[in-house]
Amino acid sequence: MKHNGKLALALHSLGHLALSQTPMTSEAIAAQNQTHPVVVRRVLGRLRAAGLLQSEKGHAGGWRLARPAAQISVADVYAAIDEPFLSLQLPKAPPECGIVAAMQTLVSAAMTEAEAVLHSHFARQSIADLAQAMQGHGHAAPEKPAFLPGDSPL
Amino acid sequence: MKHNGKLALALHSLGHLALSQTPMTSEAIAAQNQTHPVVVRRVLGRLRAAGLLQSEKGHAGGWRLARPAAQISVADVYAAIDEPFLSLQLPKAPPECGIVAAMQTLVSAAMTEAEAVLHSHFARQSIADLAQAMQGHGHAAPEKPAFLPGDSPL
DNA sequence: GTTTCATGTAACTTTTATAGTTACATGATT
DNA sequence: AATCATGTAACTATAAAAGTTACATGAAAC
Repeated sequence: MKHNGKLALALHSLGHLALSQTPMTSEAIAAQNQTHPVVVRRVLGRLRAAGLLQSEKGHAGGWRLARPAAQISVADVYAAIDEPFLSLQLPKAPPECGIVAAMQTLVSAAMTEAEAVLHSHFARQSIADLAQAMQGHGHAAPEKPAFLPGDSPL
Repeated sequence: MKHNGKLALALHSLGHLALSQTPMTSEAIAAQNQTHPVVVRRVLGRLRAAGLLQSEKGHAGGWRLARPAAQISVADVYAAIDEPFLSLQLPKAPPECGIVAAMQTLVSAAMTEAEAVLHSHFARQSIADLAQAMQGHGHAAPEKPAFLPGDSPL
């Protein structure tokens, strides 16, 4: 599967922007993410379109949060990226076949619910939470409790 | 995102195999799925390795279920395919950064739980359930099937 | 035993999605 | 005006999935 790094890039950038007093340039952000400034502009451009970020040209320009980090949830970012991250393909065989139709129903329902689970996880964490993980001690902060831990069979 | 059609191919094939009295060839299955016989062998080969299917060479050879369709769950098939269907990429940025570490924790937990939801959906449906969807209404009753003249009563 | 049928698999090609890059326009600050 | 930074289109590169070719293996039919 061809992986998709847009969410990771977006969250990492937002986390650093939350900690920065001044705007950050695409070039600085690209360096932190080991990628290219144009890629940064493409991804952050979606967040700007969603009202999460603002950008300025010229001297002292760059990117900054459009509202406080505590008021930007990871789910907001996930929605702003607006890409399907689940790669289960629905069949190309003719849906007149009852098997195909039944499969479509099943897979669609499962994917919808899986997306809902992702969303509910992401809705509980804000960019401020991610940024705090860096200021705290420089390492991973546990996720906010949302579900009972340890009951995932996968 | 690069879509992945292996699960759809596998489920559709198994559904028809559940209804067939005789083995089906890769060529016949490929025609039903509008794909190539070698692709069918690649995908069904994984199901054989997982003990869900058996294959025979030569005349009257082909594929058949290794056990009754009611005893093969969609989750069994999903597990046999054994591919990651969630394309959220964990960051390539150095994990010494606390933001990256926190993000990894969050995304991993969310993906794990999303996978669990898929699994629980798929565990509730068997291949027999899918096949029933065809016999119930759906499509042409067990008349002469499309793939071979004469002796293949599906 | 040879022909035919079908799977098994490696190797290659094609397709497509993501990421990376180049080039240039636009606007803001100095 | 010069510089800095974003905005975007167009192109290239990489990687994953599917499609295809080629050939080996084994089983049944003749």
